[in-house]
Amino acid sequence: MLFKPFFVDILLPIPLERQFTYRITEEEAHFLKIGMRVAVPFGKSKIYTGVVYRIHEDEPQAYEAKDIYQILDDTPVLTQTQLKHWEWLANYYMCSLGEVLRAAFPSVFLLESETIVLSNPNFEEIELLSADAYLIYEALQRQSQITVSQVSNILSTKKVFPVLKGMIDIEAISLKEEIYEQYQPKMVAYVRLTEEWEDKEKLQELLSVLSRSEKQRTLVMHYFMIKAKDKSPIKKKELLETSGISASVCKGLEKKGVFEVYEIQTNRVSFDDATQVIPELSAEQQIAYQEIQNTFINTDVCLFHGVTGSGKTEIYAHLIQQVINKGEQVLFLVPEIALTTQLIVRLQRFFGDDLSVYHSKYSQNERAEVWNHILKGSEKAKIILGTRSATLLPFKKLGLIIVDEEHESSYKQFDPAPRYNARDAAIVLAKMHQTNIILGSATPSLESYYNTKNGKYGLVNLNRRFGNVQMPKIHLVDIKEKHKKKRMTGHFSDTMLTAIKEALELKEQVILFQNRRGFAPLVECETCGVSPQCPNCDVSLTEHKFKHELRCHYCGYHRAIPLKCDACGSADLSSKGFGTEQIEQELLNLFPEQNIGRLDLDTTRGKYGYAKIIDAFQHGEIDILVGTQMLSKGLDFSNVTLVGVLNADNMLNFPDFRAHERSFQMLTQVSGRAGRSQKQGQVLIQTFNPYHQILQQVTTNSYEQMYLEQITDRRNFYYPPYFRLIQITLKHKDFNLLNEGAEWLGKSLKNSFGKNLLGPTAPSVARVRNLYIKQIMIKIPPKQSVAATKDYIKKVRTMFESIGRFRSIRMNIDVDAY
DNA sequence: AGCACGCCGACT
DNA sequence: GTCGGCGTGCTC
Repeated sequence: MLFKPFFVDILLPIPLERQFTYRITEEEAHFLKIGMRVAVPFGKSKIYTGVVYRIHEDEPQAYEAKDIYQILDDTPVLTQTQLKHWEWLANYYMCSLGEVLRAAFPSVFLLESETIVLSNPNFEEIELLSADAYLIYEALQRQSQITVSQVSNILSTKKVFPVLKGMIDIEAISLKEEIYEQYQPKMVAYVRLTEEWEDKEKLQELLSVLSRSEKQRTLVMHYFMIKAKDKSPIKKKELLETSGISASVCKGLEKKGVFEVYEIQTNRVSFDDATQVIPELSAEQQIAYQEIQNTFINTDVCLFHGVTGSGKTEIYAHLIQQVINKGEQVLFLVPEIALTTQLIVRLQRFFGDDLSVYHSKYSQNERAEVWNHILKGSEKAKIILGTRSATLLPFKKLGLIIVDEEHESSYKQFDPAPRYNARDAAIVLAKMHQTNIILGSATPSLESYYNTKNGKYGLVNLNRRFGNVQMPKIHLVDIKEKHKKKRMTGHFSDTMLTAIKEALELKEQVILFQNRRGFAPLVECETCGVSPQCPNCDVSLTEHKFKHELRCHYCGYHRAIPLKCDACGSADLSSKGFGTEQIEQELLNLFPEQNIGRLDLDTTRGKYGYAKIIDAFQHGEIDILVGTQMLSKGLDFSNVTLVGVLNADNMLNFPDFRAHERSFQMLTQVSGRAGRSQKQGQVLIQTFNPYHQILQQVTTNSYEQMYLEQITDRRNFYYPPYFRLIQITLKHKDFNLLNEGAEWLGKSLKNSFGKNLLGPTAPSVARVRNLYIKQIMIKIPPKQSVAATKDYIKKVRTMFESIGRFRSIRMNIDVDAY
């Protein structure tokens, strides 16, 4: 009888388009299901973790399939819908499924293999060994096996393979691949009395048994004390800590058969129960709540345009409650977790343990735990609050998706692939789960608002702040005028200073916004005009005065501030422009009595840096907080009555087709931080150009007008949402080769796209980390097939990659680039 | 992506 | 003369 061969296609977490086929037995074929993890040998010696993608009987013709190494799961760790969603993602964003897998999987799901060197005990021909080989041989006499990395330590070189190969040839050693399951459930040790002594009646007898050891007696007494107060199991750690008795005493009691220690798997991530009921909705909120539900009758997507402070969160909470009551899951997407701590705390109070948080700052084990809870549809995973990668989780039955601050550009992944927009991926995910999705924002993206105009999405407006708090009054301060009239103190106009003083006198807090970190973006020699450049990137170095250094914001390079010009030796160096650090410095001089805080990338390094500053501000330990755009997001401070923007112009003049939209969003969001309580807040925006239409629209809170103007520009200049954009970026350290490659690629694509192809051009920062950059932009007109366009680009990419000398040029394709 | 093989410069 | 640089080709 002939064996019928079975095969399995394995999806590996590598950026290759195709799957790899392995041979399996018939039993394995019956056992395996799509979505289970399998360890497979791949390449010369490594073992990789992959996912079962297809089980079949088609024997590959061109090669001999290898056997799989090991099955790692009893049940799939992925759902079918999830896999379908990943396929859409890979296809739409032009990357491989393996790259999606790598982005989605907590890395502990991916086993690692390590090559182990074993000694051959029968080997005796020591004289055959070279000096290096002898060192290894000797090490193996002491321990029976060592890892390859240990070998490289012993030999203090990375090139160990030739030596090992020689030793294998003379049979001195053998090699073995060892794999590790990285995910370890967290176990907690508990203590209880053994059955023998469980009975309370026996306590006296027990104490007499222990009469010889006072410590043991104390510990047992302590055990009973805790037990009397609280019936729940007693943690070993807790017992020892509260009694102050050492672990060896507990060990002794274990040996005597009095105590027994047992372990329970616990959750690393755990919140307490809900502590607060969701507040009743105000009349306005109630209307919005009802309207959202009504839009879902006709469309799955609802854009919820609610001004800052309108109480969107409570409305979300009511909607969430409804869905989890039905036993369905909720996905709540937020742009960046660090900036959303206040939101998490609020939702936690409403939902307690029903809420799980998922984001990149969580440890890998924590992420794996959340993953498994969602997969099992367990109690702990009713509501998932997370950043963009949460879109890729194994949801069982989604009942609602909420995308908060949907306009945020951080929903778009930049690097590495998959370069997806989580907002858009979530819309597709909602469709696949046949469920509803809410896009919430005080300043919706033009794309989303456009979709409400053409009927694709529903729209719900909420124009009033909660509790009738008024919208802040926004004033523009013409600093060109102020400069002329000599009314400026440093970067502060007299209007701004007066307002700050008034707020401080009333014991109110002030937020100052400057969208640039550091002290000064440029240091220039007054004699020859030369300014210090980054050696690795084509940018000037930013001055950071506190650290007394010049720093590159692209690659992190830094050096001491020079005393004289590198080029001409003149000591006449001056700082041009200003950043948050300089504002902070000026404030310290202007308000020596006040506490000044600074919130930007430099002060929030580390896991809790951000929370520390926010907490201090909230508790009134900081009077004036200076910061970058980090300030604009989701923060709610009731005592802030003044928000100042030091310079609105550099944002507006940014060379990007979204610059105006972004400026409007940022200024509106920052303004929203003012006056969250009964007193009306005030916003001052300093600018050289107070007649700029965007600034006018910000002051009058005219989103609609801004939209109409901007959308006209987009139509006239062929930008999204009318045209789609695909950006191709090429990078290489050799400028000439890069140019040649970019020209070749440009020409090949131009044949098909003509005037809809822009470039190749060098971006404003043309070199980063010693790599030169060239970009090509492809615009896709509304009537042109997106799929066909992508196919064509893929074809050209394949041709490009087949040209030998271009192969070292890195190519990124960014669909719907931001 | 890794990883190994293979061909050219700065060192014992 | 070697060590080690990274170009190039492959992975079921």
